[in-house]
Amino acid sequence: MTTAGTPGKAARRKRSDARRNEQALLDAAAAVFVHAGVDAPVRDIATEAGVGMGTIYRHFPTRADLVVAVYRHQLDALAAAGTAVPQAGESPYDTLRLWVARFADFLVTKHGLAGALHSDQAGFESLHAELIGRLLPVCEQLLAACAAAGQTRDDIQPYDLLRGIGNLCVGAETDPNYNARLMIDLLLAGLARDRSVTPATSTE
Amino acid sequence: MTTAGTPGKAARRKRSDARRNEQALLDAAAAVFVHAGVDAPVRDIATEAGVGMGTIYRHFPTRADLVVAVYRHQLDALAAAGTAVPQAGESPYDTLRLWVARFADFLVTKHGLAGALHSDQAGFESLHAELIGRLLPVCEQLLAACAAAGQTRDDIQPYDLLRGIGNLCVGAETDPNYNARLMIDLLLAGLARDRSVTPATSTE
Amino acid sequence: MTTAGTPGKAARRKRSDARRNEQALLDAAAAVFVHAGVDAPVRDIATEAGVGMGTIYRHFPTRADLVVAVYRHQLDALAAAGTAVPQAGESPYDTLRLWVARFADFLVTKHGLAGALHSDQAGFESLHAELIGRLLPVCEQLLAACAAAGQTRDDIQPYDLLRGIGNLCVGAETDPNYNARLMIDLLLAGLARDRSVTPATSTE
Amino acid sequence: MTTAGTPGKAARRKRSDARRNEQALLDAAAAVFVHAGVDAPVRDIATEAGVGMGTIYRHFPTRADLVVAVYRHQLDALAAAGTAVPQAGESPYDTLRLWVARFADFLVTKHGLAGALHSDQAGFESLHAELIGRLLPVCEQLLAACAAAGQTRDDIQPYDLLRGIGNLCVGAETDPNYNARLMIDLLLAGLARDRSVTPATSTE
DNA sequence: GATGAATGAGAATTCATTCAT
DNA sequence: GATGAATGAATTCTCATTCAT
Repeated sequence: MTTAGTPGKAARRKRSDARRNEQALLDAAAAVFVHAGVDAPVRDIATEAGVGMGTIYRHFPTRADLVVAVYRHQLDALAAAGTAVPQAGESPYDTLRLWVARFADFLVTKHGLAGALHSDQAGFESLHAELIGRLLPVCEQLLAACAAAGQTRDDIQPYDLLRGIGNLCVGAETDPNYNARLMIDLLLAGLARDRSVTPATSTE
Repeated sequence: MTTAGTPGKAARRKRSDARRNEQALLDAAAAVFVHAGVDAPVRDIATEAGVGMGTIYRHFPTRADLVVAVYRHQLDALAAAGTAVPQAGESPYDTLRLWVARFADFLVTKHGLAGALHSDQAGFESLHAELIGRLLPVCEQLLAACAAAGQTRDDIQPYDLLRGIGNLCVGAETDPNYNARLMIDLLLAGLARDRSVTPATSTE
Repeated sequence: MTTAGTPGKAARRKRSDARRNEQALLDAAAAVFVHAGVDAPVRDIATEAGVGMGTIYRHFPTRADLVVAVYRHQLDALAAAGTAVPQAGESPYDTLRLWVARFADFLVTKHGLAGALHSDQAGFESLHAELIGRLLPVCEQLLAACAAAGQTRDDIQPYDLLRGIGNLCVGAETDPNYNARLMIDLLLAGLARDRSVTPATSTE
Repeated sequence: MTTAGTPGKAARRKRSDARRNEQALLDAAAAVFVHAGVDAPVRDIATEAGVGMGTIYRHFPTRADLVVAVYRHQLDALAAAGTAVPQAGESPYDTLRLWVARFADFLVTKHGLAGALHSDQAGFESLHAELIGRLLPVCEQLLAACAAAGQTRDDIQPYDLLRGIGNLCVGAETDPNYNARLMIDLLLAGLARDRSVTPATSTE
């Protein structure tokens, strides 16, 4: 299947081919992750993408690389959302709440991501690191603003908050009896200095 | 450990041997669970206990049986603690807080238990069920008392609370940067109707 | 449970105890063989008999010993039946047919016996040998009488016949679509020198 | 066996490699089946073929798939032989006899096939089904022709005959004292309506 | 003698990862 | 670069058999 006769054209096309392939891979992986979780068999992903397994390994040497890549776009969007200029009349606490809700949405809709993130299975550290690296600064900034405005306690580490929220999302999609968002509301309410700032919580 | 000096009791020895072995198994399993999580290879547990693999299967036909057995004592104690008569001058909310702290201690000291509990891996349902079956009534009662005393919101499901607390414990032992107990404090604070009831939180 | 105080009585009783035990074992094994075939787990037989597994091994060092023992009585009866004085007016061929029918009954009613007999699984040789040792002389005699009377071919080895009949019984109990006795009829009809001797065959 | 001299065909090589491997697997399986029966350990077959165990599972997801594959060619040939136009001057009974002889050859040369076929071990149903599915129609047709020509009894089920013949082959290869073909002759002779049609039987 | 707990070899099966083509 | 066949370690589970009590 190697078109050995036209090396010039083939060489130039390779670049875009590879890129297209990579995107197909990401899409396929995302799709499989939904059904089978982030630790789905590599072969399944390859099959879904219609490529060989070797191709996956070429593009993503470790599974974590793939997972990270799959979610990088959304991670970027999430980070951007946290640093955007808040709506007029939005308090820092409101902003924090809104961002946390987005964060929770992100985790909950990725079947098994929250779990994988917090498992100590080898290969997920870099995923964890990536996620923290991207989101911690955002969380920190939002939290600092709240504290500066006197709306929240000022003795909470952003990392704790991020991880706590993340943890609360574990099983949110799987267990129909568990209302993760309500628990997040509780956590955020507990974070507030003044009870009056917390709105009526969603009871789903 | 062989009590070679008392041959007279030989007749009753076999039974006790088996029992001792079972205990050794439980201890070994607990130990291995710390290193490798509750889904450690059966063989590792057998090796740690110094017995053959068949012995494990004899005592605990399924892995869940083993895990449940490992933690049943502590589960019993936990359930009992929640129904004990509170100290004089202890408010319902105080009682809830104390019990939750014990619950958290239980989960946190059992490496991987919290994670396994919330994974959807086959074979852990019964563990999950056992834990819920034992603790949910307790949690429900404590929560009802708090709500009746007007100290907490009355629209929170005991299951959500139990699961939320459980989730917050995930990774508490592994990740030195994560202060699960502080997050639990936040959650409980958010649960309180009146900020004044919440004591100064432990900062670990 | 050892009645250490009365050694004299115990010693005398042992003999009959052991014998009774052996019979219980045989009965239990026979019962289990019906459900689970002759290669049922040893433990199942022990449980059925209400004894420990060690007891089985004491009485029957190999599984074949047990199987042989289980069927020895019936084997004896079968051998005896073949050498009994025939009914008045019964031709040698009739006698052969009747005996073969008994033989088939024996095999067919012992779930899996026919199969085990002809498998080359280690441990069944002695069973095979026992069966052949007991039945071959009988078969030989019956066959010789037939041949002498000119009712059957005289070039057939008793062993072939015995084994052929045995083989035809494989699966007779399991497979409802297979009519082993009809095939045996065919085989015996083929053995006859004169078609007129063969009666109308049973179509079950 | 590496055709190192023809690099030009390298592009098409992979496919053929796999095919060659599959053939090696079939050969190896056939060889192992001879020694150890069709339920030989998977690993043994892999070792014999000089491949990893995974390779077997790739090609043949279940053991039955492998067994069926091993014998499909011969099964096909057998089925074809039964439906071929008979030689001139060959009576229907002759044709049946010839085909049965081929069938017996097939079973006898595949050590353990006959046994496995008639065992009720799980996983052999599909093998049994395959064989019956292929051969029953052929047998039925041959038998009907014989009956129509008045050469054989017309009250025999093809399935009984097929199974009976198959059973008679059990152990034919293993037991040097057992002359399965002679017993088959007897069975077929018994099937015949008229003794005169049966030729002098082979005494091996 | 009896017991049944313990043993551990053996078999099946799954997948991450490599590498010849 | 892509492919997917091959690999084989890892894991689970089952019993026949032994042996301390």
